[in-house]
Amino acid sequence: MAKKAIRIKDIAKAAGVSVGTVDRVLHNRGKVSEKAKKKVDAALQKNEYRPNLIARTLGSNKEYKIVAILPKHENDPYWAQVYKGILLSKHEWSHYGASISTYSFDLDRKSSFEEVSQKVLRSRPDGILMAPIFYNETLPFFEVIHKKGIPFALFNTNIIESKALSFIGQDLYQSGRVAAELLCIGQKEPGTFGVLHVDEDLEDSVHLLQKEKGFRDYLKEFYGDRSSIESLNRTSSSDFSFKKKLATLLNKTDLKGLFVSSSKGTETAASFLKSHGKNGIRMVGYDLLDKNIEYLDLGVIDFLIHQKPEQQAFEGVSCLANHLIFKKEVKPVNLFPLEVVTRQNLASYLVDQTEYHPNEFKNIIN
Amino acid sequence: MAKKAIRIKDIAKAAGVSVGTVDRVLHNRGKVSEKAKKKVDAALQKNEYRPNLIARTLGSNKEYKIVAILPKHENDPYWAQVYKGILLSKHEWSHYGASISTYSFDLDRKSSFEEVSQKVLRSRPDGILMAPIFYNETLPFFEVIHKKGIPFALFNTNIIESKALSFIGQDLYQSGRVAAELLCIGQKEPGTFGVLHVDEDLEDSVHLLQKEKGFRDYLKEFYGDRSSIESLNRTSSSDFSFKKKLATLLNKTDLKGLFVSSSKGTETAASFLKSHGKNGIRMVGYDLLDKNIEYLDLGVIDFLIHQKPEQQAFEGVSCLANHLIFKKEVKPVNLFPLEVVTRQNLASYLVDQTEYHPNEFKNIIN
DNA sequence: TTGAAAAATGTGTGCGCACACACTATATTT
DNA sequence: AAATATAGTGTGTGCGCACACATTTTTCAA
Repeated sequence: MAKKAIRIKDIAKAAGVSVGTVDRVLHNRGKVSEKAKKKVDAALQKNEYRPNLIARTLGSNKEYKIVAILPKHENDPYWAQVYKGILLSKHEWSHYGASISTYSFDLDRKSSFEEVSQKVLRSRPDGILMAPIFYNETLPFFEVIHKKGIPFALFNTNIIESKALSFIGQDLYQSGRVAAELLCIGQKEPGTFGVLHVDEDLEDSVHLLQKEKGFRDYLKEFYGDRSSIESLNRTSSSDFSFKKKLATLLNKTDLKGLFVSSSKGTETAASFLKSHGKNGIRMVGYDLLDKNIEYLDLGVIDFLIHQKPEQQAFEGVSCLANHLIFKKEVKPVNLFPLEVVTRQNLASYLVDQTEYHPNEFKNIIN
Repeated sequence: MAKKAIRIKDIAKAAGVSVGTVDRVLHNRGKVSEKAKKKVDAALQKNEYRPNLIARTLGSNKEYKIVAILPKHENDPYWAQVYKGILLSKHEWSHYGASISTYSFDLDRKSSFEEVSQKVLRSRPDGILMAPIFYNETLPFFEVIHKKGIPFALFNTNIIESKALSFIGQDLYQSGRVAAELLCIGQKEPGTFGVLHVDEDLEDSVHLLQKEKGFRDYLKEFYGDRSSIESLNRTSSSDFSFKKKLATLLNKTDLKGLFVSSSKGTETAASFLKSHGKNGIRMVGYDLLDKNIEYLDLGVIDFLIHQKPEQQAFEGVSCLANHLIFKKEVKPVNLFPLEVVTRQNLASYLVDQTEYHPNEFKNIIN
């Protein structure tokens, strides 16, 4: 009935050799004669051999050290979610030959990233997962680990020239387009739109610029040149000129909507709007942070684009683990859908999030 | 460094018994003295024993027969997606002791469901996955398999009184609310809204009624009694009165939006709208069927709520497999998020869909 | 108090694989 | 031709667990 799965033993019999030879062919290690290799390859082909990954991990009990490099997650709800994903994956993979450890750096101090990266190198990891927040600072680090042959995966932000094993995240340009689309629904008349970047060093933050680009492009397509866009950038929490500009923007009568480019910024902007009694303005932000959920419920925020930080981190670890342990070929790019959260579908996301269970076999080709 | 995972052997040593006794306690089979059980339980607790699921599947090489009961997927894009999920899961689990076979019935002929269910029983399955389309017809079947002790999982539609092992799907009431919300965005003035049910036997279709209920409730909350809702139900493709009523509805000047309750209906309604040149009316439908995607792109459809039929089916099989093979406790209800698809985030969903890779460890408690 | 039945516990094997090791056939050197 | 190197091959063990089976201990009736 259900044909049994083909084992190495079956291949050996079919090829008229021993399991040892098949093993050598499969992992091309040791010496194998041309003749034997051909026979084995033929048998593998013919029987469509697919290794039993479960038995594979049992057999070899290597320990792979995976390291995740993140911004500090204390007092930071976004990176706390990321960290939660890391913890989950730690739990998940602990049995199966992967140990995951986290190294944190300080978002305010670029030098701390370099310190941490040195520490990581000294720990001799087998794989590295990281969010390349500081574009300029991470590039040389990529060089080093690439030379050392340590596979690494990126999430959150993609850096194409990094030679990473895999990127896990979203299409940020398209994310900006989605934001613009959401602000335009049912608003045929053009007007002014605001883009807010909060507490980020814009020059070093490719990801935010990509979002803004997508946002602008969509508006242009939708309204032509008839709408104006004001981009504000808060450099620090004590940036008074930002506050003033924002207040001016909010008083414009033709203000159609606001787009905040980051999850933390969303919270900041929403609290500002609320305290200024400006609940009528449509607003799009990022992520299901507690505060953001609150403002969404209150009607201050209208849409949240869900970046799934927790899942990204989890997939990142899984990607490395699959590569190292199962020797699976992984997808070079793993794009998450751009999920739109509203007041009405919010609850369905929260259920899913708390009971989130990860996917061992994602990020794999075939 | 990384503390090794606790094995049964370790527990046995800690409790001062043999692995056999620990095994008996773990699976409560065979006889174990009170004293021994207490010692083992204490050791399990203290060492936080977690079985190595991988080794577990290797050890016992039982074959579990899982059966999926579905409407025929030929010439039906929705059920074709479901079937794709089944195939994926088949591939995924084939190595690990589960064989999945599909039995199809005819959506137009309720008696064919009963025929198929008889066939299924005769095949003596270890687990059953099904979409309870015909409410009244499935109830007695649930009775039978429940008595026989065959675990079964539902997807697509939940029937709470069914005593199913698990339900995989969405909150359909909330789904209707999301649809209404999407139609209301930026439309402060009340008007007329249409609800379209296409080609379904409404009396037997709890799922569609739940959606309509949610839809109506939201509109009431949003507009009070100032908006009117017209619910149309097409009973067959040759239902002319439906066409006439729909045409009348579309000509109403205060028509604000249309909500189609099923994925296939979405396609039908969209094609009707297009051929009548009514592109300006906001419309919400279901699922990423090829035709629906086309109409979304064209601007005829504005939003699709993604029911993830493929993933639902896959999770359904995984749920049963986890229950049978790994003896894991599975979640009684596994609600998917109500994902909103627009023109701008559509692409990000299509990527994810084609490369969809399933989650072995979802649907599990802890 | 003996002995069979029942209860409780221990032991051994195999799952499919990786990997170390032992072994054989052939080639190369002396 | 013997000694040695080396290419090529086969065998055996263990991973953590389930499960069948063997063994010991206890119970209780005759």
